[in-house]
Amino acid sequence: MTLTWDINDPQMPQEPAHFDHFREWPDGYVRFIYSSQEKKAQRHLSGWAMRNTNNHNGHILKKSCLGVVVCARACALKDGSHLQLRPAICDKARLKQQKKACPNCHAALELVPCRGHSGYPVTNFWRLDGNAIFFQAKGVHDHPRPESKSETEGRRSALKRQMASFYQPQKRRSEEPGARSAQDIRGHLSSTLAPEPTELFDMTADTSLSITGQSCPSFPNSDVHRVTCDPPPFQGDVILPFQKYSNPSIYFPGPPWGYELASPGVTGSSPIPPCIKIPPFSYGSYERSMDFTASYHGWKLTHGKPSLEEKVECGQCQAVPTSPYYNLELPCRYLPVPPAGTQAMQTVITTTVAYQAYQHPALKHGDSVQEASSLAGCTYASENPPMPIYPQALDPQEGVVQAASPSGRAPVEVPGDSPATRPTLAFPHETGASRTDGADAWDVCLSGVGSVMGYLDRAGQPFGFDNEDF
DNA sequence: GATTGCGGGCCGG
DNA sequence: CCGGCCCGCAATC
Repeated sequence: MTLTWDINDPQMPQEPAHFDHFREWPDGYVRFIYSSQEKKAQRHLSGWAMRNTNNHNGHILKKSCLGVVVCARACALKDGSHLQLRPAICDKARLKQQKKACPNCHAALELVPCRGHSGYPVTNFWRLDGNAIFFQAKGVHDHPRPESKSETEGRRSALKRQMASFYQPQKRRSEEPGARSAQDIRGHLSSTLAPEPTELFDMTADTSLSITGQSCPSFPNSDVHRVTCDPPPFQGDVILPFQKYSNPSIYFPGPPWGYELASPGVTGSSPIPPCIKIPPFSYGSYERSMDFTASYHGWKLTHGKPSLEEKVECGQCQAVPTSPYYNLELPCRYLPVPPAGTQAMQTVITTTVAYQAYQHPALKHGDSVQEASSLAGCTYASENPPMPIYPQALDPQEGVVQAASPSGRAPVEVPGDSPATRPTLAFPHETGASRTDGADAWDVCLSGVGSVMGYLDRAGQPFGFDNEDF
């Protein structure tokens, strides 16, 4: 079955035959239909930090992604993973959050904005219609997953308990004349004057890290062995941001790209070639500034290798990696010169960076990718603005690589903006690539990345798979 | 205090 | 007109 609706349609499908299981981490240009009884859907929840966005349409709730808060120094946590806090939804709370320091190394925190949808934040749309809640996502998150809401809340409550037990005895002691401890004073300051220095204390406590004597909190990607197992979409009209791979992988974020499922089973039917995901600007410029571009520095590519069991378990899952990405020991700053033999990657990176940096406003990708838009292989632009790679639908029968010019678009025009409307160049240089071909193509794409991956290997964090609730 | 949804309004393409 | 985004308000927890 294929999707025939778009969130903006005047009329939505009536009485859908089946409902999807709730997805906590929807990513890519996906659409789901939830039951109006589904609690999480009712609340429009998402693992991503989504904030309400006014779209001036009372029937459709629109939310845009806030990205993720990371340590500016990309310090490694005990388990080697990296801090990936959930941005506060409220603007005010978020500003306050950003003023705090990394609970792990006390460096500054950085808000990594989401630019997965044509350079803009990924957007999610919710629409209640009859007994169904229609969900549509546009864009591919180009940043790690933040803590899920439940994790953040759990941490917060744990902190409260902890603070309560911490202050109780302190208070009692402070009641004794001249018996105030340093912590007491700092605690007092932080709650009154709250000058810069006390922020550390504040923040440390806020995240209940080791300093507070509590075990490491459950950061989203710290539990490497969790498995992401989104049930397959019934509609089979999903473009995955990327798939699970048999090889360690890194992938390009930037512009949306991924695989479009011809059918639910496709997801786990074949190994998908490794993809590359790097943050925009990462290798484009080395100067570090304190403006927003700073948040693009300090990313690293991380990868891991899902276990066989995981792969099997995810055979029919959406397989959204937790944080296939990065974060790191400041790759751009520490990797001033790409290792030799990385030309292929450099090309990819360069184009992606250029694209991201340029943010050509006229460029849009495949929103509303319908069943008709089966695209195969990966493509990239050879001109400015560069074209992101789009390893998409890989139906051997229908797969057609996007042509190199607007005149050579995918055979079937896709409603709405589509990647096919952008000038692209077949890559590596073939058309009608089958899924296998696509993999080969990727091998080519990534050849020479070894040295980089070697670095990433050392600095990277394992490829994590989150459990999605079914 | 934080989250969430709503809606007015502004701005740029 | 559309999409992004800012803001304030209100309800809720």
